[in-house]
Amino acid sequence: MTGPALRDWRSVRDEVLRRIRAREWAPGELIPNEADLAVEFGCARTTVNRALRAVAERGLLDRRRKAGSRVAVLPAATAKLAIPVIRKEVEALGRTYAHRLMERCEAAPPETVARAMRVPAGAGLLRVRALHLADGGPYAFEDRWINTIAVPGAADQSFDRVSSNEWLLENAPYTHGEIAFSASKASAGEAGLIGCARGAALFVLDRLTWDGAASVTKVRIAFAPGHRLRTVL
Amino acid sequence: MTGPALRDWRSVRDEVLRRIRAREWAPGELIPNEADLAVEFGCARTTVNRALRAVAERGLLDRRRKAGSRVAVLPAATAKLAIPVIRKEVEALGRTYAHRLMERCEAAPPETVARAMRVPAGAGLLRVRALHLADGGPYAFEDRWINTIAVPGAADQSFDRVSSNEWLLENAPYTHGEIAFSASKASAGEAGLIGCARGAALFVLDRLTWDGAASVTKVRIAFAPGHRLRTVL
DNA sequence: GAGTGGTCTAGACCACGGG
DNA sequence: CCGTGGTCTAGACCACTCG
Repeated sequence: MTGPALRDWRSVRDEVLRRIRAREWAPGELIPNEADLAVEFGCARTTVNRALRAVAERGLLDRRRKAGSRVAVLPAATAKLAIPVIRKEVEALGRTYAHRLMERCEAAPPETVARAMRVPAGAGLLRVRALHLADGGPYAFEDRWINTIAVPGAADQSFDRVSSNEWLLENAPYTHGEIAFSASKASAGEAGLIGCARGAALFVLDRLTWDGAASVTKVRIAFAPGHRLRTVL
Repeated sequence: MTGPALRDWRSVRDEVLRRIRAREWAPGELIPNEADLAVEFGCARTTVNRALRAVAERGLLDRRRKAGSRVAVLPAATAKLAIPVIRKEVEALGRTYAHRLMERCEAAPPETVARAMRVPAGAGLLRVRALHLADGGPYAFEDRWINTIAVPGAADQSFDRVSSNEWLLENAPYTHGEIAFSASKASAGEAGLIGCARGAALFVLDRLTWDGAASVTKVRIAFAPGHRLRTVL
């Protein structure tokens, strides 16, 4: 039963994954503890720990001190998303990027935006609306609010040459944030800008970022029809 | 300059994150190597390694042997998505789950599906279409193809009591897969099933999973209008 | 209380890849 | 070549939490 010693943590991980898939360790079942596995595999417990941690990160194992490690039942599929700056995204497709600033003004945000960003209702925020282009055609439309208190430098930026999307990433660090994806019908305005039919189904990304307790920026990016966000499992 | 010794890898990680955000280590710049940082922080190199690995996983550091670790320029935002079984997703919202099987038949898939799943053009696949309900109302519509060669047990399942979504996760292990998200207009049929207007913007998930070289299942899940996929940064 | 995972350490060897 | 990150080891202590 004990095969040749597994040399590295990836081998151990793969063997663990194999046992889970093969039902040698069934869903909901407790697996041997790290120390025992280390003996069986002929490696240090540290190595087993690293392997099991990796499997747990994929959601296939539930680990708890004292309780041990259990094979997950109905594990959620996990995928790691990487959301680059739009310019990079377009260039990665082998297309030429450009962007066009549509609007840049100081304004009081609607109440929903003020509440989400936790700024006073009458606060003056910077609003930027811009179109991102790929090979000269519309790629995505960005509608953004910037908290100029948290990002004072933004007030001096025209966002003409460098998009707000890119400028903020370089100049407005954030500690955490939230992202939501959804589908939305193109409004008349969006249809005109993006160059699609009114009512077309648009893939939309909403992002709100924070620097500690202060909101940095809130943006809605509507992609041209046909856009897909891909990832691997 | 050297503060109190940092005890654990999280402290080291946080200090590294702080220096990057504070521009003490500027984008594109080489940071000190692990051994030097270990001396500075007063901990073992292993601990520094663990911390830097975590930062690199967030995309904020590019690490290469011999070349060292560089602060990333324009780091892509990274988010970890967890996509549970639909029943769990609904129940997590505090709603009551149910599902209704609409169709279950053996059929030859369209050429695009056969090609994507890498099965012969005339192969008989199992097609399942089902509606997922939350509190009795439409939640999502699932249109699925199952490779009965890779998942022989599926032929005996009615998918009546347990949805194919859930049955496959329990009984058809996969090694890897692909997911894509997009937006799509509701067709007449989808509108009728989901109970929305024809042409409504639907959030769509497409997933294709593999067990080694054999495709397992290909599914398109169209969510009722208003659905949002959320995650944190 | 006691078993289990979480982590730290010091030292070592190795693989990669830049110069 | 040789510096850097990647990893393994053996041993140790700790934190959590179940019974």
